[in-house]
Amino acid sequence: MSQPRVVSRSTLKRLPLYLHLLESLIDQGLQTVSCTQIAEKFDFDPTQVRKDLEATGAVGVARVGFRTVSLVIRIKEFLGWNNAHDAFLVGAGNMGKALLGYKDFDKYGLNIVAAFDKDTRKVGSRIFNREVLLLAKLPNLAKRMHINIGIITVPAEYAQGVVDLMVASGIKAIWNFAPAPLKIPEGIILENARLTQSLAVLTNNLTKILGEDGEIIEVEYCRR
Amino acid sequence: MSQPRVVSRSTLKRLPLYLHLLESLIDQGLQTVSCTQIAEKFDFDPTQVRKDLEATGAVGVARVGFRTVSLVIRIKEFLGWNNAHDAFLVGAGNMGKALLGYKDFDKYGLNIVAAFDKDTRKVGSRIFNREVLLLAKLPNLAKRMHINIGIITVPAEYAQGVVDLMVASGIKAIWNFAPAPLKIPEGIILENARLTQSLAVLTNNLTKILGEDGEIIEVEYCRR
DNA sequence: TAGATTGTTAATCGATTAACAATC
DNA sequence: TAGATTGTTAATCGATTAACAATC
Repeated sequence: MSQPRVVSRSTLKRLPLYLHLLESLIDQGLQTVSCTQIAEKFDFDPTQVRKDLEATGAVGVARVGFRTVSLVIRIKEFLGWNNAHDAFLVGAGNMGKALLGYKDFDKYGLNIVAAFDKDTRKVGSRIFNREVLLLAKLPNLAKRMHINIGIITVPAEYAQGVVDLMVASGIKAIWNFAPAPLKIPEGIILENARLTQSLAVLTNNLTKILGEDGEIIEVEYCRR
Repeated sequence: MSQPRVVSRSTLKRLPLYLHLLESLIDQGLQTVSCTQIAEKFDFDPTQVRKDLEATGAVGVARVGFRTVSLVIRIKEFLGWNNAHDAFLVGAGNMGKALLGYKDFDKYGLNIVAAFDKDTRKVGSRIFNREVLLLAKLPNLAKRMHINIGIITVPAEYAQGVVDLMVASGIKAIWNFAPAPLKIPEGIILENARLTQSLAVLTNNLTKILGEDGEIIEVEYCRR
């Protein structure tokens, strides 16, 4: 495996977009693609696409572009999506269920192998073919199965406790869906999937085009 | 209402964090807070917090700080969270259910009033006390109820069709959870809540600290 | 060869951070 | 008054964009 380079968060977030596009291009039978073509699809600057691809270590051919198939492989390897990481999910509520039911995570390097909850009424049931286990059993299982990824879908007030338990259980990367600021020790990776942030951008932009009474006062604004 | 200023996406995404903190400070009975105190909680630069608050139009008092209660009101107003926008959700699958079941959206300026699906088996049922209606009924209802926000939780291949339907129905802002690149006309606001982007950052960071065999090779890295 | 595209270096732009005056 | 904090202007940093040489 080639040495992973340090890459900006912005670049990392664009790579999945390219990946989706490339996979549909492959389905269409296209063998090569240029940065310009990719850029057009997303309204990005072609140089930005080139830099992003360069960051993954992908190499193109002048006048031809990048081979779609090897580019997909390269990006997946760079993102750690080539072989799936096993993960534990804590919090078998609505969001937990939604994630457990999401079929495509294996494509994205994620394999949720079990769910945990402290509610004994939920324990023992199965959600989308994954067992719901008592939260207290997480530490032993995580260590024995060498689980590196933990997903948090509990209410905000319990999130820090779950983080501490996960860290003590050897989990190295935490994907947090709870709207709570979490403290983690050095060396642990925390990624917040905060819906409220995305919603804030949406509603703020909406208020800009709405008048006080909810009527449209201006429709110049366009977000892409 | 004061004139909303143009503000960076980064600032907009930090505001909900401040809001959560402020609400817990208010619960604790604190009447004022300084930018430095807020910054410490999130490990941000105090000047950044000050600029963020300034962008909302909030005014502080030298040597004292900002009044917690009025700051919350100011931020909410700026984000458009002071009175909730009615929204329609399309796609009564797992993610749709999870969003319908999320109790706190009214705090975040969002009120999902109905769900739509093209699957007639789902139509007529109720999910978290909201009716599931036939997708074909969306245009008329959206116009009649002056719905401005649409939420998309359908599979990727149907997302563009739903966007087009929403736009034709007078919906101005779209919150998209489908992993598909969507085309929208000028003047329509599109906000993508893409889980895969967040996941990409997580797994890439994880591969950096994992060796090829999945063993930890380095634990220097820390993301906050 | 000609020209499209890659790869790379330089310029621009915007966000973050630093410095400092004004204020209560 | 003294000093912490706001508000504002300047400097820095990093990402994006532009320019251009190398390549097939």
